[in-house]
Amino acid sequence: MLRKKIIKNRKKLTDKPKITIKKDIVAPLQTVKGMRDILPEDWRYWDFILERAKKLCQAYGYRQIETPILEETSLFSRSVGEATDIVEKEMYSFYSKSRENLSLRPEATAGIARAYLKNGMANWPQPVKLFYFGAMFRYEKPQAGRHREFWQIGYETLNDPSSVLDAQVIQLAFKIFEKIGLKNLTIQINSIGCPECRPEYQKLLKDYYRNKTNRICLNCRNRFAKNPLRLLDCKEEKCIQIINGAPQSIDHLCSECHNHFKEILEYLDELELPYTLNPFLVRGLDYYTKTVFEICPETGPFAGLALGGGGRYDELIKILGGEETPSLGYSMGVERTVQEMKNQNISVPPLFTPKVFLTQLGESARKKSLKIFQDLTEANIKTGESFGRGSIKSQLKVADKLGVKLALILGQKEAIDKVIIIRDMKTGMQEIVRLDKVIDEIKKRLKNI
RNA sequence: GUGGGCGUAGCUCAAUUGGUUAGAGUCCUAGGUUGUGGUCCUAGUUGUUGGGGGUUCGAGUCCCCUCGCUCACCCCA
Repeated sequence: MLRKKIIKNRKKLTDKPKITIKKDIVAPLQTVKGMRDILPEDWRYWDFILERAKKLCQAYGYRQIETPILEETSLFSRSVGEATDIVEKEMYSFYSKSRENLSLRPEATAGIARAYLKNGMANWPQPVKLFYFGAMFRYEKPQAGRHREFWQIGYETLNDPSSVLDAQVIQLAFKIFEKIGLKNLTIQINSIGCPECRPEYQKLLKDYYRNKTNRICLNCRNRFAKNPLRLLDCKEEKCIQIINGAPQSIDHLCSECHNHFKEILEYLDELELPYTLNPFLVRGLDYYTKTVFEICPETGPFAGLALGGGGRYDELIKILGGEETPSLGYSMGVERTVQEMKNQNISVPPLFTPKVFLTQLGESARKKSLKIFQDLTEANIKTGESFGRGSIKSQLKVADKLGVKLALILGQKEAIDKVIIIRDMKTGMQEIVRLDKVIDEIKKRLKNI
């Protein structure tokens, strides 16, 4: 039955070389909601960003790591926090065939913290500095700058409590955007304290809200009970008024957190980085302590939307069962950064721009052209081709579209005589050269153009 | 999860407001005498009008459901 089908399909293919999609044969052509193809045109941007980010990360001492996309669900619920939106409603969780409770990673830090413990990185020279690039998954409603599969570039500095590293992490984050060419960015920063001082502050906050619960939104009433820090994040008119009068975490830090934060700001001043103190920045991941920060455009369609964010998580590795390992990290959204580049009209070069195009006519010429193409490529000459085409006309058309400087023409006659025609695409001048001299000749000409 | 806008060819859009066989530009492919690109000319391919149901003699057009896209909220990168 199946075989018959295959033969039938094959027959169809030979009858009709044109590619058409029969909707009744090929089932789903749509991507899953919130997922999308990243096409070559966009990859120009991705490559541009990746290349620069990677170089900078390496220059700042970070080494690349890739952790699994799938982890045990409990890793995320324990580290990101049971009561966070991410864990509560945004994870792609399911049971495997052997009844393991697994989740697609909604963020990268938890996996890296796990990797730190699993691979005994505590025995490496400290701090351990790692960077990554990969897809994250969150089951959210897609909108501008937000997809269910989204890519992040990020880095983590594990096991160092010094404030100078907080500043360096921010410095690098800003530097990456700068190197990509983005302008008008600002850093929002806050400190949300540590287990020493935060409970006290939370108590103050709750005391402040206690007689106001009837004046806040439904969401906030929930937050009041479950996650009081997030009260500060609300954007509802009536809640904002209350937030403005609320006690602020930076006024109630313990002396250690206070000094830590003060030092960071001094470093940032020294670096002349544009930051704004935002006492209402709390971020939705429970593992953060002390420093939290975000980087956003000041103007344009993404004004106020974080292109990247991070902070310190001194307790995380302890929560996962390790020793006290004060750490911090940052991650940036690739899609958002690409979009912001477009918003700011930053153009990027095409990934591949051949300088030379090899055309061939006739069977024996075509046979030789594969080898010639290989020789050209090995000599680092960027070469285009369209071997599937027969006529010289259509091949030169392609050459023209690619914008090459020179076209090489190898016909039957040339193949026999062991020569090739070099055509200057601008002037139309042609010259016949010996095949064994062609590489030198091309190099010479490309230099002169 | 809640609310708004939108789904017609790969892309950008038409279709006299319910009336024959759904068109145009662009893109792509091939040709314009047998071996030479850009401009120009000619020809060709492409659609279950997102899907399903209903009203009607008749639906791309009206109604219902559904899916998707998109924007905002929530939250985050």
